[in-house]
Amino acid sequence: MPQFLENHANAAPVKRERRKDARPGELLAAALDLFVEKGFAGTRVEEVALRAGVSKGTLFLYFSSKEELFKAVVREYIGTHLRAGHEALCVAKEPAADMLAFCITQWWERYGATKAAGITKLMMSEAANFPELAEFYQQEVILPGRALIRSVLQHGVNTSEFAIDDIDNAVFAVLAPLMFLILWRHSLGPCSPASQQLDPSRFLKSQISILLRGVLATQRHSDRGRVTVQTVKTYEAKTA
Amino acid sequence: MPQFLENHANAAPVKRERRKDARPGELLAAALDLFVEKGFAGTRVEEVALRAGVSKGTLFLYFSSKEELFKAVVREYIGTHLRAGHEALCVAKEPAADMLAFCITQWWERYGATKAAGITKLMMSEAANFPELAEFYQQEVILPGRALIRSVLQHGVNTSEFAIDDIDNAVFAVLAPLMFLILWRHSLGPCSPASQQLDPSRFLKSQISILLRGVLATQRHSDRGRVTVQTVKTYEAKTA
Amino acid sequence: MPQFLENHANAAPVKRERRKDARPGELLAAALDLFVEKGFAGTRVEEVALRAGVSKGTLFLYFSSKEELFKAVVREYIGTHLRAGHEALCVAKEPAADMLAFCITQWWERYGATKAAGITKLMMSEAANFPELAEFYQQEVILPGRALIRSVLQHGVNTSEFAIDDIDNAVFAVLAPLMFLILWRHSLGPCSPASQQLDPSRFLKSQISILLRGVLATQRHSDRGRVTVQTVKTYEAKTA
Amino acid sequence: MPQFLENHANAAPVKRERRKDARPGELLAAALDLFVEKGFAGTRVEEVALRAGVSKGTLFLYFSSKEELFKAVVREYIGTHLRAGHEALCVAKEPAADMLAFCITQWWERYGATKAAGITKLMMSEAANFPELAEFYQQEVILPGRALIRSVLQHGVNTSEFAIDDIDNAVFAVLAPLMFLILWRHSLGPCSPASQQLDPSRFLKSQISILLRGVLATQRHSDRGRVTVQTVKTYEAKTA
DNA sequence: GATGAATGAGGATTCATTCAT
DNA sequence: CATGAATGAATCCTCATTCAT
Repeated sequence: MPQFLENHANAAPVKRERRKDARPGELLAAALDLFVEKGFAGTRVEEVALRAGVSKGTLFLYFSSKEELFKAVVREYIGTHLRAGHEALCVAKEPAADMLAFCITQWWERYGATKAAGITKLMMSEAANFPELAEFYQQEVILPGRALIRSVLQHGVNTSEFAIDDIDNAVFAVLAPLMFLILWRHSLGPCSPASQQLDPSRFLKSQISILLRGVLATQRHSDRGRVTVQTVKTYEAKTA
Repeated sequence: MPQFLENHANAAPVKRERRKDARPGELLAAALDLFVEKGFAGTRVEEVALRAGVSKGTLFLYFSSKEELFKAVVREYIGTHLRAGHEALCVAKEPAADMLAFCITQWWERYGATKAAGITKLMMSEAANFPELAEFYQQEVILPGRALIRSVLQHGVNTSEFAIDDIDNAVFAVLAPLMFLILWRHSLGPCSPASQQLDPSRFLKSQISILLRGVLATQRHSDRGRVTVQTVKTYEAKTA
Repeated sequence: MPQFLENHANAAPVKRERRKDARPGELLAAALDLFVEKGFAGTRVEEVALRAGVSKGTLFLYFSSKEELFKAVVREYIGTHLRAGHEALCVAKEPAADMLAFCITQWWERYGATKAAGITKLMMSEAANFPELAEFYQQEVILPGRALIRSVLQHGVNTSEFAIDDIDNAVFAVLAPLMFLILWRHSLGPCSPASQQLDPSRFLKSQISILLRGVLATQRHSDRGRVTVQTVKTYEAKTA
Repeated sequence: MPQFLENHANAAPVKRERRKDARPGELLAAALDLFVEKGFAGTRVEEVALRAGVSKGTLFLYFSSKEELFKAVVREYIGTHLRAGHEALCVAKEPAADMLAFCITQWWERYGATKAAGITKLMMSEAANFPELAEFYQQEVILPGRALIRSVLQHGVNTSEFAIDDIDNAVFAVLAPLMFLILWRHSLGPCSPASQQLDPSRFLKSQISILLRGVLATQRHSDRGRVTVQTVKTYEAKTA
């Protein structure tokens, strides 16, 4: 008789050994949710434990303090982020516009739409209280992200596909809508009436559209025959 | 009778209450700083009192609880926000591109660069813990802001200056960089090395440039003779 | 009307200012009792607070942690000890036997019979858990005490009043009964039936008598005409 | 039937239970060390188990609670003490001075220098928390010990070897240095620099010397020809 | 028996709030 | 009004004890 059927005989109580391996992950997931929702100080460890289905004491078997739990959450989900990011990095190269759009949509699917995205909001809220973590986050997430986007933009500029004056700041034209979407969904979004919810795919489509029209240098035809954009010159606003 | 005259009716005791009236303002300012930096739960009322130069007990003479203090902070600085926003609203109308750029720079000067901008970060962090405040913020700030931007964009579309597919989402192409700038300056920014700081004016200039190229329908000359942008068609990204 | 009568008028609520100065002392006294009785780990801070007539939180206004409270107790009562010790040190010099007896009785009256003596038991019990304090206690109390006694013994030897082979160890012949008396009174004594209680004055008289006969070199007459002791040679026991 | 034979009656299963019977011994030894070092409350049962090489759960198979473990430790090592004490009691009788010295050195070798001596420190520290144990300790250890020493002193007095005014308190002149040595070695000693360590054999030699000079009535020659002590009269200190 | 994961009562510590001065 | 000492509910964390494996 196959082994996996034997387990079914007395299935009800999940095996302890199995549980022990799963605990940290369950606790981290619960902690992420609550930290994102209520902030570090506003979250009670017991709540985290209960949400993970264990008692207060059990949490401390795996994380020596609330602060360590917090750090572990950030590290764990930053790990997820980075892996996803690096995978996305290694794909489709041409043309730059497609690549940029691809990066954005991939980023959304692999990070923005996942639980891990809560880390972004978390860092925004708690940076001042955890400066070491904030620095860590900068080094491990922000800088690589900025570099990745910058390389795509630079690539477009090199191939004359993009016309960008200030690439360093242009990077934020890509990042800002992505951050905005995440922050919205993790803060004001859940408090908004249905009529004001953001539809992520429409939102991203719109942002990609405006963004690309904003950086493309000239009209061109994509490899699939879709007409794109032609930009002539930089606009300089008349500001006060 | 003009509204601003009504205040004169009971002007006499103003001098007497000045001292008393000044206290709440100092407390609110101190509270704003600390709430923004450390979050609601992470801020101690004693710290607020100390920063405002009064004792802990005095704070409770003016605000019946920490939560009431928090609400007062939000309402106070939302007031500032709204007044600034509405004033900006009532000016320069043509052309739409200039108006948009003007709105953005005004918004920065009158709100983004002020202490009041901390409220934005605060609401992002605390929305889940103060749903009624979040709703209030949405109603009083977000919706009017979106409506204002939308009206500018719509205006541009109406005059054929702008070509925008999805105006509702395009609004966020304006909002996102502004939010990003505020959040950066109130969270990760202070934790970053000097080399990675954002220069607000360059940042905004870059965002305005890309944004306008992204929404303008066609090349045009601004009233001051600067050449701007010509966009031909909407780009549709080749995504998975 | 004398001032102390005025206080009687509205006596019930003791003045707060007065209280604040008294608090630390009251807390230290309560803490000494309980730490001596139950040990550091076995004592609850709330118990200390209650015995001092305040609430849990008040204790932490004066001592930042249980451990700091403990250290403060030791330092406070070591201070008492040292002051008493130094005063005793500066008196009656001759003859050495009188001086030794005087030191012992003074030590008892000024230290052994006071609350401060609990520190001795405390250090015996907690030395391993507070090595820094133990070292502090050694440096500040034990070493000076040993030096003091040693100087008295040496004085007696110099004047040929005492005959002592091993002065360094002889010091403990003075210390041991004193320690014993303290430890007895703070540990087993309170658990003993009345029939087995030690009478300190008899105990000390007996110890002084045996001790002096044990160290005196030769018969002599004290200045008050009491006959004393004559010792001829050192006894060397036949041990296995 | 001699008592020691009774154990043979059910000797057969001994081998089988040896393993099982060994465990409690290892646990008791580990527990003694830790209780002595850190006190009852300061010792964690898990630490005891680890030091004994078993798991936390196993400890509770043998001792139903931490408190029972503590009592078992005291009883176990008091047993050791008593056996050693009674054996020492039954030997060498003359002269009283030799017997006293013999008792002291035997006591040191058979008890003071062994792990069991930790019990003495333990009882000093924990008497107030375990009154029933303290009473047990008094009945089983202190009283017999005092009686033993008293009988030796009385014997010396009866033979005119000793001149002692207050025999009951004189007993403590014997006990005090012994207690002192044990307490020193189990508390402050381990925290002291090498330069201040006590050398037990020198310490005891010195104490015995002073003690015997302190109680002997007159000069005499020991059976090995060593000259000893002559005391003429009781010293009465001039105290305040 | 032995294990060690899990529990939860208990104790240290914090901090919003009160109130006598 | 202003103060800051005092309070105690709330929270983090520990550790004796249990129990499924």
